Amino acid sequence: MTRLNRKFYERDTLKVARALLGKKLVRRIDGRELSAMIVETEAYCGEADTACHAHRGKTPRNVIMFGEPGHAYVYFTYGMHYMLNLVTEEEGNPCAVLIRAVLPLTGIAQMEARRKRKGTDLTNGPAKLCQAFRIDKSLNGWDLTLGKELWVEAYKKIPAKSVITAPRIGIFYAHKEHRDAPWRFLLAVDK
DNA sequence: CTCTCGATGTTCT
DNA sequence: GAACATCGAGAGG
Repeated sequence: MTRLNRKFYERDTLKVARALLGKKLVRRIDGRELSAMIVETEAYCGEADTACHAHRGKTPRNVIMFGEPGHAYVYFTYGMHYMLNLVTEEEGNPCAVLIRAVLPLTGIAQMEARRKRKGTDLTNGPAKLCQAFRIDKSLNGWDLTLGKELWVEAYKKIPAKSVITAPRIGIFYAHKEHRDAPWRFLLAVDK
């Protein structure tokens, strides 16, 4: 297992979002391991990006994004959902990559139990995967380079032609230039 | 299959 | 008060 180190995250956010496709997200709960391959991400690029939580400056909620890269930024929205982001770029530059969808690899029975669902609806959305992996506010700020509780490691190498780009989802409030920016990355899996 | 709508709590105006 | 990087149930075609 080659866990991703701090240098992997301390790069251009779009590059990190692209590079995360095909990587393995791993969660350890009470000694048991859940894992899944990352198949969809979105880049949120700092204070100049009107879709990014940090674009209006530092607040108690988004302070993690201003910190060291390689940490998890977990936040709560819509009154019932958590979202998982990975902080990128150098400290002080508030950028992150949202994990939108993953493909379950191991620990599927536990995910089904937690989601109370089976099949494709398990982890194909940002709030769904957080529920399946039991990711909540307690993991906000977690250091992903420790290799405990939650981390990301190398898994599959993805050829450039398997990567699809598209505009980001659910950010109608952002300026047009940011709304339309192709900063969403998907893996063409479709067997 | 598509579309609409309610849930629910934290943050920001 | 309003908005929110969403989800799932239910209605209709």
